Amino acid sequence: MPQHISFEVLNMTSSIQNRKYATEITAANEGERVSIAGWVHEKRDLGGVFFLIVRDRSGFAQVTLPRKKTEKELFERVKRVPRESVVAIEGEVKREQKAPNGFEILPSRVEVLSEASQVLPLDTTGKVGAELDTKLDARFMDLRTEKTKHIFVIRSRILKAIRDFLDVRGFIELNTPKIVSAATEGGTALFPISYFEREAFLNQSPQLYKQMLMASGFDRVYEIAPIFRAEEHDTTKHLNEATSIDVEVAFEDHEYVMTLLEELIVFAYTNVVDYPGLAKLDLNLEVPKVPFRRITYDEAIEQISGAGEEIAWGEDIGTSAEHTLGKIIGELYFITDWPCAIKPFYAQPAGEGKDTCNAFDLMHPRLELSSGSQRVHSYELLKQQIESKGLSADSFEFYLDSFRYGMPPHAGWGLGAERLLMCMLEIGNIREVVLFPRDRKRLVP
RNA sequence: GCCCGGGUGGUGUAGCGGCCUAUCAUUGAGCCCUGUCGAGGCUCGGACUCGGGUUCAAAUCCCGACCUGGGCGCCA
Repeated sequence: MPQHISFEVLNMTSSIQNRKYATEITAANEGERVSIAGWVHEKRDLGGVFFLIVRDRSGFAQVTLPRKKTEKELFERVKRVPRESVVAIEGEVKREQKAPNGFEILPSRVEVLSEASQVLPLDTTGKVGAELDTKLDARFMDLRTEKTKHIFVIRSRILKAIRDFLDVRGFIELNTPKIVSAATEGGTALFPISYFEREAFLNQSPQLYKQMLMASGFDRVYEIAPIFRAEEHDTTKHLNEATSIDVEVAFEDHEYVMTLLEELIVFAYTNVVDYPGLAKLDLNLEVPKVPFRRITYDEAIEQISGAGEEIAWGEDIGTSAEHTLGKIIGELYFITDWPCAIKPFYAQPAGEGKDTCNAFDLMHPRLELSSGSQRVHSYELLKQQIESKGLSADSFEFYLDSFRYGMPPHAGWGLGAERLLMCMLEIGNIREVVLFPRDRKRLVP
């Protein structure tokens, strides 16, 4: 128990602030005086020599204390630092073939910035596994493990790649409201919230808003933001809070946005394959080639039926049919020309005498990654389609209004960020790729 | 919501009516050891989700609750 609370932490020495990351140090720094700071990953006491493996964001550094050459007090103190405590080390770099990275640090000063309680909620070295539930309960510590850390670095790389990709193509990133007034299109359940004296909802999709922006003159927009769905499904691919990557483009059709989407996916993969940490994830990542295969809904039904699974024209493709088809195709593909009946009201019908629309889904063999379409831009048709789906045009007035004063033709899609990440990294459960996932049961942490 | 699994020390597991005073690994406490790299050797500590039932006897079988993994449904 501490006798008093000190302000030590505010007086961090400049050596800590000027510290190096573990991987910035090499044997070439021999003789230099360096500072590092991080977590006590492992301790190895061999009697006459003591090794402290310090982990930071970049990797590991070995701190070596030979008993006879180390001041007794320092030696004893270091020996007693609990694993996962935060320490700052100052010392001299020594070239050493027997050390993990060809060098070690002979410390002159060891500062314990924060002592870790024992026993730890999970093992950070990877010797003993932990179940997903255990990992999520102690996520802050799970993030100290190599595999989990890399998942989130890769997630960041993917999102940056996507922003870069869209930015150079003239897109503007905008943000639409997450608190909305009314249940939008029926279907998906919404989370009701209390909004002053009224009831409001968390938005399930930026769809209506990004379309309204097409009437603004911003003809190429995107948004990367959370969406909320109150579905009670409990699966490995659903979340109640997810990240949606939404794109909408004016003066273009579904074909254009499909090409944009496949090129964007390839660009994201390209920015992940050269990430060094990928090696820790034990998978063989290959960049897909464009164009992705395109099959029509009709062909999809045929293939699924051919594989012995009964599915009638006009039915949605269920989970098992999706898997059957995924196995047959075996790579990323589009399903195009969907029946109007199973696509939302804003999907543009293909034309006279056809009961299909200009909508598509981007599929990974495991699951759906994205869906999009050319949108209806005619006020009259849109209103008619809303009503024919059994919805009330009145509750869509704010949306429909934007179609009355000059709405260009447009198209777009929404892509699930977590689904892309889990498929790319071959991770079984979508919760693994979310820091603090929200599902039917989990609201904490 | 339906259908299958599973809940055993901090973590990951074995055991599936009596051989259980419950296995193994790892973690923790401690001792030995001058070069570890999943270090090694020894000692100690630590668990059968909860409630009810069957039985001479329950971690083990049955019922219920809770938690949990998966398949499906549902899901713009």
